[in-house]
Parts: sequence; C-alpha cells; structure tokens
Amino acid sequence: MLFDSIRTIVRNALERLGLADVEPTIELPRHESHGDAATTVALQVARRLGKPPRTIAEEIVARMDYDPSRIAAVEIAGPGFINFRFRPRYFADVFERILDRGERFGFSDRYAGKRANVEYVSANPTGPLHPGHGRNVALGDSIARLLEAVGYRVTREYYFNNAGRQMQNLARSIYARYRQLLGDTDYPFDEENGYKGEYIFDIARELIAEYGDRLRQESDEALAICRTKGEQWCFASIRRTLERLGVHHDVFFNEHSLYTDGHIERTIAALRERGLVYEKDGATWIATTKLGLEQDRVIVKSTGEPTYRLPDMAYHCIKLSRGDDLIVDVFGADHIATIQEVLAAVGALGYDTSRVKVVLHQMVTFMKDGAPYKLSKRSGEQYTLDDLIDELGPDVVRYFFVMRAAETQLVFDLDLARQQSETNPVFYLQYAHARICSVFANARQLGIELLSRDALALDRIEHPAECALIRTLAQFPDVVERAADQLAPYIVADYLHTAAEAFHTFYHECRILGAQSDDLVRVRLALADATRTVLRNGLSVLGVSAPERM
RNA sequence: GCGCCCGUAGCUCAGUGGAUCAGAGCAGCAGACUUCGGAUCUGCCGGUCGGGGGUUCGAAUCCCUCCGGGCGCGCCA
Repeated sequence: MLFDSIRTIVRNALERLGLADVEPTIELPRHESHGDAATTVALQVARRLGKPPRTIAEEIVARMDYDPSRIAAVEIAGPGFINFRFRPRYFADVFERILDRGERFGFSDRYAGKRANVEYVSANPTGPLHPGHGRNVALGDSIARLLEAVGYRVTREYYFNNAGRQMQNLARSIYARYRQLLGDTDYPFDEENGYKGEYIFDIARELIAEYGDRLRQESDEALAICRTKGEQWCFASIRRTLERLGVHHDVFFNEHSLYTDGHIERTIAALRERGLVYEKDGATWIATTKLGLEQDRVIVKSTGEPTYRLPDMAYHCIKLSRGDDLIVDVFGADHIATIQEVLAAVGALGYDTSRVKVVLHQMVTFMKDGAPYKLSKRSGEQYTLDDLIDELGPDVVRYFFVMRAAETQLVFDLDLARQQSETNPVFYLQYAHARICSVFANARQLGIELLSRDALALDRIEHPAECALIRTLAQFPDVVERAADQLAPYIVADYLHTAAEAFHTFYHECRILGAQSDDLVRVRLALADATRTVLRNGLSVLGVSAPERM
C-alpha cells in the first residue's frame, strides 16, 4: 500500500527499458537517511544484463516519470540502490487509501474462498491444562485468527483420545483415591503410572457425592464410571480454561471414531497395498525406511492394539481428503519424530502433504523465584494454566505466549510477568488504544465529529510525525499477510509495538484537539482513529482485548 | 551415536530465501509539555552477531566443521 505508486513508477521505467518481465522489489530502507522507499531492482538484473548495477540504476532513473509534488527526490546510492523521498502529499494519498478500508483496514480477502483447518490444543482429557499448554493454545488460536484476517474460512479442530492406556490410568487413579477417601487408606495407588494431582481427589469426592460407597465393590463397571466421570470432569476443566482465553473449537475429533468408522483398517490396507507393511516379532511394522526415514516403526503391537502412529496417519488422511486448502498442525517440539513418520506415510498413500503445515513450537521454561519451575501433570504439581490466568490475566497470558517466534525456547518468568505489570508490552499497546479513546471522548464533549474521508483536508498533512505515523500504519496489511503466510503471530505483536510507538510520538509532537485549524483537528482525529483501528484489529488477531480505558 | 530447533547488547528477542553503518524492548544513566491520560516522550550507555574455516565484489544471513543449550530417537501418547 505504501509503495503502490512507487512500484508503478519503477515498472513503467523498466518497461521503457525492455524489462517489462521484471518484478521490482520495493523496500523500506533500514535507515531514514536513505529515504522513504528503495528498490534493489538494478542489482537484481545486473547479472542478467552484464552491466554494472549503478549504470543500470542511472538508466532506470532517467526513464522515470513521477509527480514532483509527491516525490521530492530520487537518488542512486551505494552499489545501485534507488532511493525515493516522499513529500507529505504522498503520505496524504496513502492515508486516503487507509481511510477507504475503514474498520477492516489490515484485513484482506486475498485468500477468499479458501478453507483452512487448524488443529491445536488436542490435549487428552486426563487433567487440567498446564501452563505449558498455553503456548500451543495461544499460538494455534492466533494463527487461526490470522488466517481469517487474510480471508480463509477457518475450522478450529481439537483431536483427542478418550480410550487407551492413559484413560485407564486416569480411571484407576480416580478409583484409588475414591477408595482411600472412603477410608480404605491402604488401597494401593499406582505411583508409577497414576495421576497424582489434587484434582483426582476432587473427582473422587464428586463420585462419593453422587454414588456414596456403591462403587466400593471393585469391578469393570466401577472403573468405567470412574473413567467417564474423569473424562467429563477434565474436559469441563479444559473447556473452561479455553473459554477464559477466548478460544473455541469447531470440531472435537475423537480418535476412537477412526476405529468404529473403519479408517484404521482402510489405512493399514492401503499401506499394505503399497508394500509398506510387514510382520515381525508378532507385530505389524511400517517400512518408513523405504520412505527415507531412519528406521521402521511398529504400527500394530503384538497385542493387536495399534500404536498411536496408525490413528495419526488415518486422521491425517481424513483431514487431507476433506478438501481444505491448508491444514495446520500446531505441535510441541516433542512431536518432531511422529510428524515426519505420519507425513511420509500419508504422502506415500498419494495425498498432497504440501497442504499440511506443521508449526512446531519449542518448549516453555517457566521461572519462578529465580529457578526453573517444573510442571508436570503426573508429578503432583498443582500449578495449572488456569492459575497462570488468575495471576496475570488472559491478555498478558496470550500475549506472552505469542510474542516470540515459535522455534525459540520461550523463557517465561512468572515473577517478572507479574511485576512487569507497569512496563508490560501488552499494557503499552492497550494504553495507546485507551488514550485514543480518551481523545475521542474529549472530542465528543467539545462537539467535534469525525469527518468522512471526502470532507477531510488531507493537504493539511505536513508534520514529520504525521507522515511517520502514516508510514507505519500503511505497513499493517503487509504485516498481517506476512504473518499469515509464515504462520507467525509474533510478527504482528512486534509490529503493534512500533505502531503504538509511532502514535505516542505523534501524540507528543502534534496536538490533536488543540491544533491550529479546525481542518487540522479533523485530519489528526482521523489519523488517531486509523491508529485505533490498527491497534484494535492487530490485538484481535492476537486474541488480546483493546480496552477503552484502563 | 542419529534427527530437528536454538546460540545476536547485562536479560528477553527482531533482523522479511545475501547487498546502502548490526536493531528493539527490559534493566542502567540523563532529560521533557502551564493545555488532549507521565502506564507517555527524547537522548545516552551497551555487541570481535558462540569459535574456526570456505564460497563471493559483499555473509548475522549460504556451505563445512567444532563447541554449548533444548526436544525427540519405545510393541508410551
């Protein structure tokens, strides 16, 4: 948006040079002294033309046709960069286009008509979400919001397994606590595999309230009741936590349905058909070495039960056959081995795995009292994601988890996050938004209305801080698109800081309601309003609220 | 041992598939409107981009190698 006119000017010059096929890249120079826009197109074509880039730059500039009331100077610098300097009129034109987009500024329809599926959280119902899950939750949901911001129709999916060994352990854990609470204090608890959290006692207490001592006679039926009760309790807990973070899934996919629907059978048959399956030591193996991986893996144990890999493969076959244009899996780093096997197998079955994008985030290290704070569901620790939200609020939690690139090992200092509440990056953004809202409240009291684009005297824009703010705002749509393409919400978080900063600087240097003329008051109010839109839309992508006052 | 990720300022991190003087936040130091929210703004301090090779006119960025951290490498999920 910022460089649309520049791109046209450069394209036309290239055309006159017989280089109509070249797509010039226009960039924001790293240093302000290098102007407002720069193109490296002369360097791009230097090799092809066999001429020094500076000479080419001169030829291009000589053939440029531009409006001197918009562009102050075109300079050739260094090895052949072409730098442009804008006049305020140029920024006024850009601002006009920002205003045209209104409330939707920053969002686009670039991928309109496309469908995306984002799978995240996918924690099994064996306990409350722990803080480490927070990164997956925040990352996955922000990615879903980002994709929506560029036009995708997004399905948010949660994959879970409510059968299998883990659930048996849960049931046994609950049953053991149930018996102990009933007075059978020597009833054995499986220290190795059992879930030790306090919440198991809570579930057991609910069972006592509901059934009294009627489950005291140990039976399959009693365990089944424990299992069902445990699943319901855990899912309720998980959903409550997600709700607090503004996260809602459209589809809860039960792994068990893969068995009842016959998908497991069909997948294994299809793999067998391609000669990728063999029997050894009583188990069934997949020959992933034939697909370029390190070693073969068991897909059906000698007991006849599939390993987790097989349903994962079947599940991805289903996801790929639904017709989504993009499938995003948000996983923790511990899934790295699995995802390779799954994609290799599914690819061998003829599915186009290039539609699957895996966002693999590294682990989170929580620091408390200056030391790593170990959090494990089975270690008996009580600290949960819910506790973290209690302590820091949903906005801080969401922001902190997405503020860094997924592949960094996030250090989350619980003490710092709490203390930081005054210089917190989240509050910096929210404060800018609240401040703008406050200006509008004052404007309303003075009877000053926000004017429509056509009624604004945009030629009154001349202050450098106004131009700098417009320059920053104009980048927002590109930032959103880049973040969506890279599935990287941190890019938006980073950008919002520079946007808020540009506004605060503008606010200090330019009086809005006290500007010299009514025209200028209106123009600056419109600038503040556009900034508010950017902040609101940007924060919404991150799932962070934009309060009107704080 | 093998695979993937990371190593940039005291700390946490950017650096858009190479190119015009290595950037930001926090911490530290020094300052700032008689008026729109000082949860703000301005400036300063601070880095042989983990080490060493290589490719190039040019490397934080690409290749090789070593060192240091993380996560995996089950007939657990």
